Amino acid sequence: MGAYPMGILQVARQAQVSVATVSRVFNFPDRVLPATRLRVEEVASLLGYLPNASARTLRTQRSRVLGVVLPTLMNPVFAECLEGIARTAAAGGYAIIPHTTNYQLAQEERAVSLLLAGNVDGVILVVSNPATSVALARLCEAGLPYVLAYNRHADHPCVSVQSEEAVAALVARLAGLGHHRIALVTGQLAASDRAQQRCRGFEVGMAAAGLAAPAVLEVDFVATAAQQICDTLLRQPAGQRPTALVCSNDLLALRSIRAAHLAGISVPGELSITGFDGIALGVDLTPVLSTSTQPNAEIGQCSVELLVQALAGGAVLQAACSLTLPHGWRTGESCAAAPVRL
Amino acid sequence: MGAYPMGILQVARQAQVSVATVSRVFNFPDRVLPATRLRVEEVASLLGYLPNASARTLRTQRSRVLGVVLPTLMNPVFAECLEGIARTAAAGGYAIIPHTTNYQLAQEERAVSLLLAGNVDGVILVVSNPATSVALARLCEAGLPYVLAYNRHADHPCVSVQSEEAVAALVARLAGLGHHRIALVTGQLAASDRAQQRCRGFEVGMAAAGLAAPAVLEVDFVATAAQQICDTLLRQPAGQRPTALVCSNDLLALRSIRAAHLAGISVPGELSITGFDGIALGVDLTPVLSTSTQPNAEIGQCSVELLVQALAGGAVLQAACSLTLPHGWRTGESCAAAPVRL
DNA sequence: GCGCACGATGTAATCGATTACATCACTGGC
DNA sequence: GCCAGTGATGTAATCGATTACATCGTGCGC
Repeated sequence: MGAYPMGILQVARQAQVSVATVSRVFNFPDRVLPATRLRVEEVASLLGYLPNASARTLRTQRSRVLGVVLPTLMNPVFAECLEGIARTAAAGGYAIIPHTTNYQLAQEERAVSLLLAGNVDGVILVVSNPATSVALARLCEAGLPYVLAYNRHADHPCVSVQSEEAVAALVARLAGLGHHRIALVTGQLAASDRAQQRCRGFEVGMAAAGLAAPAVLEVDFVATAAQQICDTLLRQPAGQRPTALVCSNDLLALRSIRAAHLAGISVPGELSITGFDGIALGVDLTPVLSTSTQPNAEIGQCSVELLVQALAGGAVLQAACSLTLPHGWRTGESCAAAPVRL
Repeated sequence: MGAYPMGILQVARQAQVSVATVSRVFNFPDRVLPATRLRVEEVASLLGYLPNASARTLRTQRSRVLGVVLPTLMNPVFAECLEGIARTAAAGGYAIIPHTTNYQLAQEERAVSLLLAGNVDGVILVVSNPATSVALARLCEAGLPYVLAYNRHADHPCVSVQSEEAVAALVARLAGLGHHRIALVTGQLAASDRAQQRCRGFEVGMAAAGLAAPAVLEVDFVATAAQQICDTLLRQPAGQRPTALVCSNDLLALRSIRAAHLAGISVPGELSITGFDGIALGVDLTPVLSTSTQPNAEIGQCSVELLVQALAGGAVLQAACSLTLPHGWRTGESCAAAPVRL
């Protein structure tokens, strides 16, 4: 298998045909006589020949590679999404090149630059905010097909869930359980359109339930949120502190549960806690996380499918192609009826 | 920026130099007159010129892309590792192409095939078992540089921790806490060399502590392990069931905690539970996971560094290049002294 | 003042595929 | 029997970079 100078030419020679025929065997098998095809295929597999991807890409101007830009893999939401992307891309004959941005705009731009220079056929990205993202603008300008995942914006093709509605519904559910004092725990609002949408959903939900001006706690995303939550929300007498926490994502919900534990407050007995994202791990926890679920892997899958379709069909991806996937609700153990004694 | 036919030729024309000079400006800036260089750089950035990666790869036979093969991103261990790989690769000017195998041998092979055909410069992989992996054999045969991550094998370059020793130490720690009846909870032993090493570490540790023939519970990896653990280990009277569970990984530890909860057994009061992996999430949980930690991101980082060094230096990667990173211990809340009443 | 070395730049071959176009052999219709 | 049409295959241009080698001045030593 010492494939020293292994190219289409070697196969052609060995099989006594021209390079064109070898190429056709691989690309249009039905345009070559069955006998010839068999001979070529035999020689090819014998020599361990694999068409050189770069040469093919150079000639055809299609790399069959998709770029992926997402904040981090330390949050299972994006790991799950990438898993979906990877699976679907592989099934469709595409490879992927992922870049993580760690929620930093500069890295978003860098990632897009690298992908632009890397001959990818299309890009799937999660940006901080589509309305202001420079990286996204560069991508548009370059004319490369792309799909936003999780982000929602009227002018771009997106695959996402209606976070706003989902959170509003979640608040209604809590209100239905008798909760009146409900607080929102969120990451930095400026850093993400998702956080903003979920916050809006919270406000809408609270207003609809006729509840008091909602408390919003914006925590540092990276730092130890648990302590902040504990200090700010839970160090109040039982009659004043919230009876339910709406957390903007599952990671924050975990930390909130921890905060409650540190404060000696029982979950869900004295305090209900809900998450958002539906990470798979949530069902293995104790208490099982009560959360508004998104189909994370499916979001990745649909993003790839959209992109691949567009690439195959030559159609341009527009905002009209956007997909809104259904969100769900996981009845866990971190959420219960409000304590009877106010 | 309508870069319709954007190539080195356009830049050369516009800057009134030859293509060779443009190429040199990008590859050997000091071999061209500063004045010329400036002019070319200006034109290039004005035209938004980016050298075509495929053409470069075709000519130089180096793609600056690394392949990555790992079981799944649904397990945070590998997500964290991939994060480390992605970060380090990007810093070193490399892109990565990840493939997930879902622990299936056929997919391992498929992934390697795809990477082989995809012109990657090297591969980082986590295989089920280096001793028997067909995928690994194909890779060796092809002569492509590679590094195994997590796996340990005398004949291959690996980046890993001494799992066996780590688990043995962990058992010693439990014994020191007064535990006598200790059981191992593991995934399918046949499916992974890591599981086997950890199991061996368990046996060694138990023997060293002079404890009874150890109970080993091998659970289905995918299915709901919690129920199995509950049924098998915890449905025994308090005087007979284990007082400590050594779980082969953190995900199993989570499920064991859940199992204990389902069985009405308190952790760590009646039952201590330890994990293995040190996933970042562990510290946000309640109880904080007591676990033997591996530097997951660093394992990824070192794998990339090893590979990149070898690629740069032209040196061949041998088993002798293997790196053993230090494991650690996280004192969490899921592990405590054995209950006094036997 | 001559020639040589050296540094900057240009010319053209090359990497390994795809594919438009040319060629060739056959078939069938008239 | 001839010619058009068809299908299999070959020839050679092409994608966009890198780079060995050629060229052209310039400055320096003697």
